[in-house]
Amino acid sequence: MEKLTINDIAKLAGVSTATVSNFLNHNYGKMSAKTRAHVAKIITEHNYHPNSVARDLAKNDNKTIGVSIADITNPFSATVLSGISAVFNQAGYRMIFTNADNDQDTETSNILRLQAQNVAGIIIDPVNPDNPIYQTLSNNDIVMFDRQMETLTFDSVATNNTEAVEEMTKRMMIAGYDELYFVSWPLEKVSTRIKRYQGFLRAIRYPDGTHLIPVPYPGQSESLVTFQTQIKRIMEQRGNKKVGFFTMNASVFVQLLQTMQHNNYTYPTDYGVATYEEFDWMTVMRPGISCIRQDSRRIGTDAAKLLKKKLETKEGGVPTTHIIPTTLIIRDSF
Amino acid sequence: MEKLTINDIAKLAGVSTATVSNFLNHNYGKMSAKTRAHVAKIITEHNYHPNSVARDLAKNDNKTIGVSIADITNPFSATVLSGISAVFNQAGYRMIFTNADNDQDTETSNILRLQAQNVAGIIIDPVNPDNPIYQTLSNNDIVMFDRQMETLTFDSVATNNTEAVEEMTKRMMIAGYDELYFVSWPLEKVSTRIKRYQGFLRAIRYPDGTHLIPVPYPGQSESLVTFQTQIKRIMEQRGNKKVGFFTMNASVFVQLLQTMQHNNYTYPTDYGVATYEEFDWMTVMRPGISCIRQDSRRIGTDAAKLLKKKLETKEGGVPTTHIIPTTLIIRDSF
DNA sequence: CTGTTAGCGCGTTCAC
DNA sequence: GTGAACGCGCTAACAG
Repeated sequence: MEKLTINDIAKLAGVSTATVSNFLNHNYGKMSAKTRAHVAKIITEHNYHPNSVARDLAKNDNKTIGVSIADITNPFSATVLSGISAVFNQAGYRMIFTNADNDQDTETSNILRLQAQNVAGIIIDPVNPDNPIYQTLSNNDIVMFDRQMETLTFDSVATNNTEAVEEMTKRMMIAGYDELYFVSWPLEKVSTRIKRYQGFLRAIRYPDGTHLIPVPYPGQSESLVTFQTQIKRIMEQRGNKKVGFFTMNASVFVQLLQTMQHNNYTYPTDYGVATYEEFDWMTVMRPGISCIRQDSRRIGTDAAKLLKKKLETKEGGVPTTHIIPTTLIIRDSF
Repeated sequence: MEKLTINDIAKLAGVSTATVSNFLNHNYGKMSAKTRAHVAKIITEHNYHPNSVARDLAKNDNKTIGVSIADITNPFSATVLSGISAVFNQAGYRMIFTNADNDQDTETSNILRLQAQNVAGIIIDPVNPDNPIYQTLSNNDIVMFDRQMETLTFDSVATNNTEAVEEMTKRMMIAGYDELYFVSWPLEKVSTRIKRYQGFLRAIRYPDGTHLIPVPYPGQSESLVTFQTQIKRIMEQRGNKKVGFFTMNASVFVQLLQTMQHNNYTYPTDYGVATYEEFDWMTVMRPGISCIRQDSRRIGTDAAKLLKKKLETKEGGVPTTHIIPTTLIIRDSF
């Protein structure tokens, strides 16, 4: 791109690089009004912008942060990213972006690369909180969001998963449902899923596992069949009971609805449904979808502010979880 | 983060930094098999990774590219980004990410910052192709996608907008619609919108503007009313005519449906509809939505490969547009 | 008020 | 196999 350096400008202006540097750093006391104006003119004329990487170098500073996203294709993550990016741009940090495509090995190599690129800190949207790479990291320069590790090792930003689901489940119970199911991607050790499931169990005390329906990730068609037959059986055997489903995110919600439609069941007549996450398109589904709205953008801004603060104060401290509240949106799907 | 440098490794291994460097660069001819093995051991033992920024510095190379996204919240852009990121990671480039939140001034400052950060090249998803900042850029190190400038100044990657819409519009005509409308965010000078609109006009020769319905961007509620009354009037005055709508993207589609539902009109009975873009959730809308599917990921990978090639051959050449084909998905919405 | 110059951090490279 | 100069673009202490 642009090749102009502080040296070129100094020559063009007929002054020393020191003067140019002083000008750039607003040390106007060190030059005459005349040279000041002249340097200003040359700089704007040639559209010169100092190289910020070199500046970091000279100042022995580091304004680069890394971001590792599990899957940028997920609209939730994209919105979080917009929040992160807003905060860091504002603060004059540059942001190196990596995406793991939901693959743990890719994530590992992304994080290694971020380290090799000498970033000051990393924000992580973990693919799998068990990834051993995390054990090599320190809470001094890491913030996670959405999913956390089982034992809290890093500061994290997340929504009030348990409480929100508990509340929504209670609403469904009040609405007269006899049998409720929690539909989710495999819980594995993903805290987000586990916490949402715990909220479900808190509201309605089923034995663990009896009312948990796993859905495979997109693309794994074998186990999809298992899911579909499970749903079909529940519906066929429901008799006079009112059955309802809570889906742990929008993608799972779409999966459930596809299966239901395939078997010609419609909500809220044949079954009730509610979901975590809200998106635009839910407003045009009829009947309206009851859902849990989360402020994804704020998850991003909060995570970014948190990391920025840690880096500036150089204090990691005890890892804590920062909770962003959610809103229950009740429509007509149960 | 990690503090190990080539110096530390050299000391730990009891060799010179030169030897370590040679090892890292696979110049094994310059050391004995014994030291080679020993250095290898030390490096893996301490999990050392050379600082890639310093390496670029020393080699006077530059493996940093910048990305300027108009609005990462748009699922289309996010998918494109995943493609870009896959290609560049693979190739050992790091990627500085910026997001303009659909604001031209933010975009301008983002691009300026990318330049100041001394990136080798930039991929741009333009907010407004008229942004004067573009005039300061050269085709040698820029690739755009989705939207292009009026006069082609940079290599661009886009879908076959005109042909796809033309084809879909024809299908609607064949289905017996008497009156068709093209619903779109304001055309302004955004090529994507203009080209889609041209495809519409090619299929059905209305005088320019008579069947073009602008929708405001999300958040601009004043002009939303204008849109809503316009739709209402068309529906009320349609008499026995079959009217149909083509929406230029998914967001506009949702807007249209909201308005229709508000007035108790349902497709395909009261009106027909089709849209550019396909998303997951369209598969659960009933009746099914006819739409134009584009391979967003590939737009990203192609744009990235293109830029990479330009940078490596140092040849900009004549700006051309690279077209990615689309697929028509016909369901039951018209 | 302005210029000179030694770093900054970390790898590369070449003469020995 | 090594030592040490060198490079990037900028900053800042100091000399003049």
